[in-house]
Amino acid sequence: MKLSTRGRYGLKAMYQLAIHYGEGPIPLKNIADAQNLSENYLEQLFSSLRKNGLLNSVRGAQGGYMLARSPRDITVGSILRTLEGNLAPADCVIDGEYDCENEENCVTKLVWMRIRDSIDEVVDSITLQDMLDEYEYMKRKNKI
Amino acid sequence: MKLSTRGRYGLKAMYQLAIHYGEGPIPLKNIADAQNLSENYLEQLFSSLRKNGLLNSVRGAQGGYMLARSPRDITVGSILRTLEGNLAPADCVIDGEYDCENEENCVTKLVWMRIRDSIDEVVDSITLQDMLDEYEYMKRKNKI
DNA sequence: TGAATGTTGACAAAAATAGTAGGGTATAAT
DNA sequence: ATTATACCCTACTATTTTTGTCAACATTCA
Repeated sequence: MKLSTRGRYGLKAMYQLAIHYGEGPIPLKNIADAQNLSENYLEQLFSSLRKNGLLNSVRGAQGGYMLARSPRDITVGSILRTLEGNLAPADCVIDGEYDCENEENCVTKLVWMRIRDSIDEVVDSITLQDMLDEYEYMKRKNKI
Repeated sequence: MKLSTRGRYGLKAMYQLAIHYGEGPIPLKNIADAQNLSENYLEQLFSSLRKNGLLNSVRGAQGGYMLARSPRDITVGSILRTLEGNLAPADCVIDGEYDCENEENCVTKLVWMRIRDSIDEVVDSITLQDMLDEYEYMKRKNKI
């Protein structure tokens, strides 16, 4: 039930981009260095995020990546699903993914559905802006 | 974020035992056959569950496994954690498991904590008895 | 032009998962 | 006592997933 590094690195990277939202394109290298990640690996993650419409890219010198829209309009759920696939704990509760015979009478399926729904509710309710706000709040609390 | 077969098979098997709770020991073979699983593999899962106090076993002819206590007192969470380990989405939110520097200022950690808590709340609130009840409910609903 | 950057697809090492295999031990029925 | 039944334990292995690496290419800016 762990997230893979794709989701974990990816969310951190997107958060970094949120910090610099509005400052124009940020080179991949900056993000990779800040988090001590392989540039090549992060590139794969960003490629997925771009294809899913969460990032924009600018090629060439002074190019880089930036959020495709406001941090307020990007949820943690959209990021994690892009990188990890559906967050359901079992394939049988992903719509159209898989059909088990005996579906009618499967009680464990109800359990997986409830887990799935609770995860979805959490991740879809948190935006990058919320994370920025939480950081400000933590900073103030720790300083005092 | 998928559960492995350990958790999925294991919960189904425990549910089977819950159905037959009070009928004395049920042979592993019965459960394995009913779910079309390898006897040897299921044995590994049952071994973990027994060591964690969720199952009792009776050796010898007419022996088998049975729930260590009432279905009402066995949660889905205790089963899944036994078989899958902690259900947290990242190691940094498992108590005493892992320390990242920068913990103070890590905002993504807050996200992982909220996911963890919501999963825990769901799985710890469902017992095997709840599953039995849900099945009865489904059966009535589908028949009418 | 040349240096900085993103784009793409193929490849590969490492780790985790999902079992298999088989011998050993305890118990109960006969 | 013997035998069948069934749990117990350890080691092994094939497969899949994860976690990257690498190389060649395209685009832009100075």
